[in-house]
Amino acid sequence: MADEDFTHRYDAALAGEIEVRWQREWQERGLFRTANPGEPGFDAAKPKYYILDMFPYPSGAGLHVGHPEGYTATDIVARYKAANGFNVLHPMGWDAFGLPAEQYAVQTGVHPAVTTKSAIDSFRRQLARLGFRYDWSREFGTIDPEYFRWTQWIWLLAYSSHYDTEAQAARPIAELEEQLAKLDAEVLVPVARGSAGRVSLRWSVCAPWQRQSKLDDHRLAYLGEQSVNWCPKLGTVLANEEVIDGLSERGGHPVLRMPLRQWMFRITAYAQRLLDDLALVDWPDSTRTMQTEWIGRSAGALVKFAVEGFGDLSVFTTRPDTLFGATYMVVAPEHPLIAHAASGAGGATIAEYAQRARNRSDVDRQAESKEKTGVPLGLFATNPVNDERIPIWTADYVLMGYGTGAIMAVPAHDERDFEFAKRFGLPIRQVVACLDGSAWTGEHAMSEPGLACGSSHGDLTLDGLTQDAAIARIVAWLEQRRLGERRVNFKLRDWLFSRQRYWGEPFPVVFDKAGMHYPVSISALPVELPVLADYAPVVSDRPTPPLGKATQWVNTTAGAAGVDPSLLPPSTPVTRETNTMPGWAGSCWYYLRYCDPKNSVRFVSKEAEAYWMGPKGVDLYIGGSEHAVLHLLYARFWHKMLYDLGEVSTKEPFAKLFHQGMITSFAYERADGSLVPASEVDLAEPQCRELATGACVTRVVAKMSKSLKNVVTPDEVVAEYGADTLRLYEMAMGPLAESKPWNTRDIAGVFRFLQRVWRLAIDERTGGTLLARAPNAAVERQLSRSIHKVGHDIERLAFNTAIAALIEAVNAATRPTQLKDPEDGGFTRDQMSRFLRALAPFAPHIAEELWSHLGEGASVSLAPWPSVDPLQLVDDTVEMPVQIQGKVRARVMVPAGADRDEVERIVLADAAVQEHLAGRAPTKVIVVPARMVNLLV
RNA sequence: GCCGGCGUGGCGGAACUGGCAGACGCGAUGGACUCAAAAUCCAUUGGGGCUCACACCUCGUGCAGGUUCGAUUCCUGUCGCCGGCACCA
Repeated sequence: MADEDFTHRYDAALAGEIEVRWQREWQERGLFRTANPGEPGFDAAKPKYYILDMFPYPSGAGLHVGHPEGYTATDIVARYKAANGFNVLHPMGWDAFGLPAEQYAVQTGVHPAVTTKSAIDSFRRQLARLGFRYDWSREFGTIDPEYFRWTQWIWLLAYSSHYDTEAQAARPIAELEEQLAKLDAEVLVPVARGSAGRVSLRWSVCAPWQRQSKLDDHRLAYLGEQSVNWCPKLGTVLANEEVIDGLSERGGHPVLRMPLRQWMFRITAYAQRLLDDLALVDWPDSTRTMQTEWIGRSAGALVKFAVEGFGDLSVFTTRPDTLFGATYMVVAPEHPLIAHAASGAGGATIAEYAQRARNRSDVDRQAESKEKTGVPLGLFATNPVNDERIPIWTADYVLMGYGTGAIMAVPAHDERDFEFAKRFGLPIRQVVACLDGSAWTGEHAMSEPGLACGSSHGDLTLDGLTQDAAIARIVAWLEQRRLGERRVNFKLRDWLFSRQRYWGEPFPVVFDKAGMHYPVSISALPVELPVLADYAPVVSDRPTPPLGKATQWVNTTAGAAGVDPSLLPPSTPVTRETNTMPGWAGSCWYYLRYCDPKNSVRFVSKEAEAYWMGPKGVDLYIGGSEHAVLHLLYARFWHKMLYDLGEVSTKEPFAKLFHQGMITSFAYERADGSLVPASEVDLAEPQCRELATGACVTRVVAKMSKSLKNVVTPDEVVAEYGADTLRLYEMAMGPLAESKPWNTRDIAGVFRFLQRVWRLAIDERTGGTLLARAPNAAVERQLSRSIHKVGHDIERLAFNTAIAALIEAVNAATRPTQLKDPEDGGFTRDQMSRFLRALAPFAPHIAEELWSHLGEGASVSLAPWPSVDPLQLVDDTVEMPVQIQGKVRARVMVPAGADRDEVERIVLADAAVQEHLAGRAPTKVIVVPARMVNLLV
């Protein structure tokens, strides 16, 4: 209830009125419109700063308070940088294609185009209400045809490129084709359509489909037959990164593996560069480590073992130095050797085992991982170093997707092989001796580095060599005899880019009757989604894209689809690709489009790209760590392709990355561990009680979720306190990077702070401006120090301590109630002006309102950052604690610039010091200037 | 199991590069104002001891050690929580 005397108090209603008014004003005046080079209003003299939030996916549920945390942080930095004379690019838009929108649409029966649009509208409305200084004129969504036209264009670029391993860069595939034709090169191509068998032919005698097959082996976006992750529940296949522990990342549904022909990205070609260039970026170590581990580089050797009646069986090993210890081999259940073995004696058992292992989902395979399983193939291989005959087994602990899908087993020096050998009674032979000379116990595999032993045959010996030396010698020996070679292997696999879904970007590609694929020409882009009344996933045990239902759209002609007539006569009947791109597609390059969002002739103009992205990419990128691998790896990959092809100027897209922590919430737990909704708990100190029963409940920290009824939305907080308070509270909670619990009770603290700010400038009874006549020295000192600290803290993204500094300034200036003449206290006009400029990045609306009360004109958002008099930051004298034997016993005042001798003299003259010394002379005096003194006796 | 991060008052958190632990806020307690309450303003607020009181003493940054004149900070071990990876040969 507002007190009648205080009609001009800063309360929720007034805050709301001020905020909405200024938001409209900013928008109408186009205050945050950012000019590109060459446009009117562009100031080339200023440095640039590109600050970016991770692309939000607007869900139907709207924002919760976790969303604005990162956005507030970037907004503060953006406002601060603008005040410091930077051209700031700070855009916002929508990642709007993808599975959740489609699932929601299927549930509700409303078309995803409609639900997505309304979700975007509510996100935009909610964000706008928080007063972020986005340049809304640059807004776009991934579903806009003018945007996904260029997503398709980039895909075509990858489709039309190959990776030149010599140049270590992407090049147009036309160059490769030309070269093959010119040299009339021998190429390895399929014997027949769809056949795994290969034949070596000259380019000139290859059939067109054989040529295409050869080129497909090199395209960066290619159609490949792969074992894919098929999720029947989601009705689509998923990328490796989207599968966690054999379950879909989204929804946690079971995933099966099955071979399928799908569009892939040859991201593996970039593995080494994706790894190396992590050194170029300023990213959290944890994220760099995650990417490093995901890429999973390991150096070793490829070794060929001859198999009787089959040919060579290649294995990858990181320990070629243990080759003499190989006592058996194992191939994955999916390995081609299985078919060969299954046709022989005992084939039924083998086929059965392989079939079972293959059909089991990854979850099952892991659940049984404690006990090793496997069957012998009845085949034998020859160890190339000692001609020993060793058995070949199949076991599901060997994965088809890594290396060659086969291993040499060295049970003495590999824990997995050791377990397997123990289980099946296979021989274990030590070929590495412990460095300290102790004997190997034989209880566990000995995988630590040591000296080779028992590794001699003929003229080859590794005995006595260290691991590195032994590896060097054995690899040289193998290479000389063409039995093996040095090899680097990566865990990273090619990126599966097809989804059997409706709500995604269509691929700009068509197929003729024979199954040859043809690109849609660039001039015919975008390929738009057909309007489909029934876009529900097709229930099937095979991946079946819903776009297949749009028969009219699917069955067309080359001319209608926009295929270049030189590739295919326009009347040729063709079918369109019915898979769509995954949700990641649009977020792989959105940061580039923001530089030049309205460009209709290029995806981004060279000039705008060079200006905003130079010299090292986006200057500050803030978003959640859940994207540490997926989005951030994919975007880096696209960026590198574009870089190779001369389309962008930087090697990396994001120079500096920062992850905000999660905002959690309190939940209340009964003694039996069940949870009570927050609304049904009495929060009295010190013991919280359940309202209904009065029983004691314990407060625990949990994620915000509907089931715990502890979700807080920005709308509620804005209604109760205003947007400035919400912004301030989110930043005051703690360090941006940490996860922190939302505590409704604490919000009052920052709200009261804003009320005090308001009271400093405004007479709550009259609404008139109220300022100090003359500056107070102590207030000025505190203000200067606060402003200095705020600037410094914003630079290091320490917003919580910056806010504490602002509060200290206000506390210093606050007028006691007893003060007779209000003009005796508070800030002067000049002090208030400086204070408001420092407050504005955090609480822009109240700052703007008070700014206009001061009659400062224009907008506080256009005002420069306040300067600080360096003299205000230093003291004439400093207090130094004096320790005696490491314990503080006295404090002395010394002149700020005092040298050690002078400090020592002052300290020894101090009465308290003398008393504690009790006549003893210090044996040592440690003086840390302006910090402390320690006397040892 | 492996890798990474974090453990500080009743609560959220602060502490630059090894230099006075607890900034700032919440909560709590007392006071001023008020008929009263709210709001506001002022003061106190880590534990223990001692004192009329100021002062002073002592313990204290998950736990146990170590390095150092001095450790929340560095090192070793250990416990707990969070995140990532998980048969990658």
